[in-house]
Amino acid sequence: MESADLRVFRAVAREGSITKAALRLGYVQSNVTARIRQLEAELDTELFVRHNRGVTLSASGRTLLAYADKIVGLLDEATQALTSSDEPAGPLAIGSTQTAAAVRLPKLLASYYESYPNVRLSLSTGHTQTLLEQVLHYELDGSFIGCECDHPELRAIPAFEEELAIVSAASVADWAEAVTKPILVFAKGCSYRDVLDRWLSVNGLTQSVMMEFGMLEAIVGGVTAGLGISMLPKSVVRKQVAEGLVRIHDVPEPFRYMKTEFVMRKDSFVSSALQAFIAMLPGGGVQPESRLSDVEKGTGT
DNA sequence: CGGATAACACGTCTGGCACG
DNA sequence: CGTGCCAGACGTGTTATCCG
Repeated sequence: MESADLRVFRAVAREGSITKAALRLGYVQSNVTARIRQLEAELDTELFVRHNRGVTLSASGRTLLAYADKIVGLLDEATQALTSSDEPAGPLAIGSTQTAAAVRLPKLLASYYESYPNVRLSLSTGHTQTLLEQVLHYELDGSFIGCECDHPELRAIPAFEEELAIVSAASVADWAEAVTKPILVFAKGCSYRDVLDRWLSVNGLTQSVMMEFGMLEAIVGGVTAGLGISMLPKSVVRKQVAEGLVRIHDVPEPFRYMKTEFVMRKDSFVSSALQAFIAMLPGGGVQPESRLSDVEKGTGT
């Protein structure tokens, strides 16, 4: 079993299709088929269940995927550790919630890119749960998430604090009127939605009409058009408030403030690019218990 | 449409051998 | 003993085609 085989296997598992995985990897379908067949023969087990619309992981495949993620992640980390220099360079994959990406990150990323032009920075957005999974699977070097993280394998560094508010169309007088409207939310797994769910539950508003949206812009647009209300950071709708398009209604503690944290794997090598990124976080990414040890900085044993 | 298979091309690895 | 050359084996990739 070679690491290249595991990379091919992971791609097929993620895509759910040999053809799509081949396209993504830059191989032809037959080659990927052969690699998977070879892996299956070597392990004497079927890793995928074949059907006429692609493939799905078998139980054995799911077991192997967990190991493949770790093995490939460690190999990439080892490569990075050996090639990393003091001058930040190379790839840096960052994840973020849509709200942080829209409001907080543009300046930070621009400033980072200006300081370290040799770093190939990539930003992908998603919901907190998805982002956590991607960090755990070594797909992201780190990610901004909209909740306090206590996962044993992750280190969390406080990044920003957002003041949340109920956002409605400008014509809505107060929050009592606001909560009679449909509620526009992200899909489950979004931290803002979790706060909103708890807030609604505390206020006995469990029967509210929920409309799920995939994009922040769609929610803000829907609120502006009077379709419904939502719970969002004030910073996200600052412009719309100034233009008189929406009205914000304060929410009480403990729902009012939400921390955005930057999370990364505890056991991962911290490249110079990532180290520089952390240093650029508000407060320099340093908190009493989050200083990086020598080991984590890759300078220890 | 997506996966499997056969046939083939090409590059790399490996073992054997000769030579300095 | 180290080095260079060569032939065959092997691995990795392709195209073409078939099958469900």
